[in-house]
Amino acid sequence: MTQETAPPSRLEALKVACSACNLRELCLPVGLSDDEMMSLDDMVSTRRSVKRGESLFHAGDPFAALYAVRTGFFKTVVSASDGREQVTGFQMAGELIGLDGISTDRHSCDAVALEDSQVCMIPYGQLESLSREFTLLQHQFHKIMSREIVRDHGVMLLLGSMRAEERLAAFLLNLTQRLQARGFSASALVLRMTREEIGSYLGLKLETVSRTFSKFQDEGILEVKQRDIRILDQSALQRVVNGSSS
Amino acid sequence: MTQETAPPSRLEALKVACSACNLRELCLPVGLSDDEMMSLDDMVSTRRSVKRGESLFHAGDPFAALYAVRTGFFKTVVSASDGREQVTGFQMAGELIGLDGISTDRHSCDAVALEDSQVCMIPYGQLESLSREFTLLQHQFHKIMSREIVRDHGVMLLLGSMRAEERLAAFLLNLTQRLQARGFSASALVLRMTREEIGSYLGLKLETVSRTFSKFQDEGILEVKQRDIRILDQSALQRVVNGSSS
DNA sequence: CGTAGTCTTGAACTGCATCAACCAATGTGG
DNA sequence: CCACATTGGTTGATGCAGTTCAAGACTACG
Repeated sequence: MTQETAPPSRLEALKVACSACNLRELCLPVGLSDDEMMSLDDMVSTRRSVKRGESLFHAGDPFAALYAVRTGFFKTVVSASDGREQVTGFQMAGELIGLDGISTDRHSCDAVALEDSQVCMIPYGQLESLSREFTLLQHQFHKIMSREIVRDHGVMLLLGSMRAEERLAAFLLNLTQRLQARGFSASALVLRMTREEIGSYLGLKLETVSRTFSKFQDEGILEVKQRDIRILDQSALQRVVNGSSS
Repeated sequence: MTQETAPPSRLEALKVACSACNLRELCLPVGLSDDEMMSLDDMVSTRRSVKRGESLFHAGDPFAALYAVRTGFFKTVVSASDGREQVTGFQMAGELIGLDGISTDRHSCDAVALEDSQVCMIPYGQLESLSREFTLLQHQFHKIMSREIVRDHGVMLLLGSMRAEERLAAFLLNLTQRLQARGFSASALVLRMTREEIGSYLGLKLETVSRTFSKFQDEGILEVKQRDIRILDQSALQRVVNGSSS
């Protein structure tokens, strides 16, 4: 079903300076010196546009680069041999995609744009050599990988021991937190993904996600209009996450 | 409940040469030259013993080093604020523990020995500087982190979309695979963890784990005697994993 | 040899899945 | 601009996989 090898996304040789990017404090360049930043600018010279629904890469593709989301929104999906799929994450501006590829030199998941998006290409070989030169860059890169591991462990906790309401509440709080770090409102958000994609990520069926949204709305915690969500009672959401049941 | 900060494990200044370790092809030193191996030997100079039930580190402890399992068996556990726990992994000889700590300079999980164990301490600062010097070591380290991310994504798939039997079958196949890579039998194994710990890892209750073991035994797939497991029909296990139901 | 930890098994319950119908929003071609 | 199709979302009714509660058995270890 996903057999086309060359995603029809445009490659742009435009200069994309990390040093001038407003995401630099959320992305790979955190805390770098001017000197280091200039070398980064040289390395991250390629931008790529990915239209909604298209893939940045597929599982099995050779791994050559990491991608930093510049604009837009992605999901990553792993598939079992029998076709079952699991959304393993949603990525927004400033977040890195493709770390899975390092282990076997091939990607192990699909990265799909949930809206028209742009990414900055970070050629992996160059990142390794540059991070041999710059201690801070090396350390920042390691932190990003480690953070992904910690995040994954949190998702395991969620999938392994939380109930539907707790999962959805945790998901919403996590989203708003990341959006807030990017200057968006803490209380209003537009979901970029379908109920089914949320369900896949949270280990629930789309009907359960929908019902839980409705329940939160009935309880006055949320206002839900399709993908427009308004959080009316953040602390109630927090209480739901902290096992209000058991 | 886990408040003691200094785990009562012995520190040993014994020389532990990676170059002479029979785990070197499974551990950090994969593929290093003699030169590089010698530098590793200098770095990994401390061994530590951890008795069964004791912790290598706790969540919240400052992060200073990674640990390579030399002998024995560990589990890593994350805890939610309300006390819920999730086993995020089981580590055996040659596997690295502590990667979670890099992201915030503090550990985010507990690492507990499931039997009397020994680990090699890898001071993290030294690992970073050494991997600036040796390309192969750097790449190997990155591969190990990436492999952990890929593994975690596999667990998410398991937790998010597999049924109890499929989870346990996948767990057993994964264990035997790793044991086989260490020269153990592919068909006989001794579980180092309780049903409850398996359940926590797989997002199931211990009773469900126990029942599923019994079911596999009734079906002639396994022979189960407490923690001694004999796999009678490996391909049947494989079939269970590949969604024999849906 | 007794006590605590672990494991097994049964019976009843429940949270979520499944199946299915319907509704709303968006897009398309005439 | 309207008829129609498509995709995504909501809601209800029913079923079941896995949980919960409970009792007993096995094992290990002082």
